[in-house]
Amino acid sequence: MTSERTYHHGDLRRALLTAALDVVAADGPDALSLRDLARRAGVSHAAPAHHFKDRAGLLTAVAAEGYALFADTLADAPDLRERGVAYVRFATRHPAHFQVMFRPELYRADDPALLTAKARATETLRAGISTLPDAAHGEDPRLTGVAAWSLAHGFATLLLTGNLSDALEGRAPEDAFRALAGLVFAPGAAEEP
Amino acid sequence: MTSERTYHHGDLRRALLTAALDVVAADGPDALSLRDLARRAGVSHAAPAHHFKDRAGLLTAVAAEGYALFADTLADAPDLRERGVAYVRFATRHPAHFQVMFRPELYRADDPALLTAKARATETLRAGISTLPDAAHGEDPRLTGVAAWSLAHGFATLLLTGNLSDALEGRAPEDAFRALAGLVFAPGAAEEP
DNA sequence: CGCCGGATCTAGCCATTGACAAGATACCGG
DNA sequence: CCGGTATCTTGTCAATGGCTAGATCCGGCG
Repeated sequence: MTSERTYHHGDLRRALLTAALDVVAADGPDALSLRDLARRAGVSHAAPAHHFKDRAGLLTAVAAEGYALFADTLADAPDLRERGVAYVRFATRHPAHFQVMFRPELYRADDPALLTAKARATETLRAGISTLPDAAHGEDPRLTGVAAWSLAHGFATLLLTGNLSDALEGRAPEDAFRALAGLVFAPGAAEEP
Repeated sequence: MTSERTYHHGDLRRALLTAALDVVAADGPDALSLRDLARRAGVSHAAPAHHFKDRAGLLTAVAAEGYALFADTLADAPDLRERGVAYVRFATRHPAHFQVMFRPELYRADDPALLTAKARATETLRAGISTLPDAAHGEDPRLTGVAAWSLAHGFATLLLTGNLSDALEGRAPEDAFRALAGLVFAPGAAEEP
């Protein structure tokens, strides 16, 4: 057991982060209260400050962890389409990370650790474009990148905000996105039997 | 002048809404404080409660107004592509409305007025799909709709979170999206001279 | 004209929160 | 064994949302 009841918690930082992820996944980042996290961890209301300085500090840590996880996840996908599917899957499996990552006003976007993780994720995303057959590149590959990113991000966002629940009709989001991506990026060619 | 300094404000409701839009556009919905709005309007800290009940009530009004405006804007666009452009334009011109609309945890999503406005917007969006040439419909037109929606929504969202600033290189967002949409939905055919 | 009821706004209060400061306690290296 | 530092606690303050009770204004009706 990691928390017996000593003066020192053992791994308060991790405990607070985990509790924060729970809260955010359940009720969104706005519902997150440092004092509530402290209560959950069984420490005093000022204990979190020592590890994260303030609310923004905690959320910076969440975002940084999210970007790192994100980069790992994306790197595992073979081609652009599966990378999009991984994007959507990440959003559904790690909704707390995802939500915080894309609300920069919540954290310190200039944090070094966060910037490194984010750069890695961005690079992975960019690399995915090159897996497209040359014909599918527009004149401007950068624009193609933005298109792919927008498609995946929009789908994930709409999904998390509950705007797709009726359109999907119980279908697994990832499968729906796979079909949708094929529809858009490889018209009439990439449908699997 | 609409506010001379009487006991009754004249149009406090509108004044509060307008002030709220300013704050949200500048610093996001989290920065919004009922007491601050009251101060801006020169009324007591409890005055807003009479018009909006509570914070969620005020944001419900913002979202409802947003969906109504949104439906009007989308209806003016001739085809699907321009409807997407209008989607992006709406996000840039009415960032406060847009942000609130797509954060349902901030307001009462079952509000009748809001539901009507939202239904109208959704219907307008759905109708846009039928302007596509038949060939572009996938087997499942509903999936095509989700694809179009995701593309526009993702682009708008990434834009507002500052994630596209470098990829666009000073280009006007609407133009960038127009090019991008042509690239995706009418491959090689719809490029304008 | 007078007055009454409802709409609008004010004043006061309480619990909760984030942030800060000062002090207590536990752990670690020498 | 001892001093220093990291970790945690206690106490405090201003700001906020939300509630209740009361003041003020407006319009209609006798």
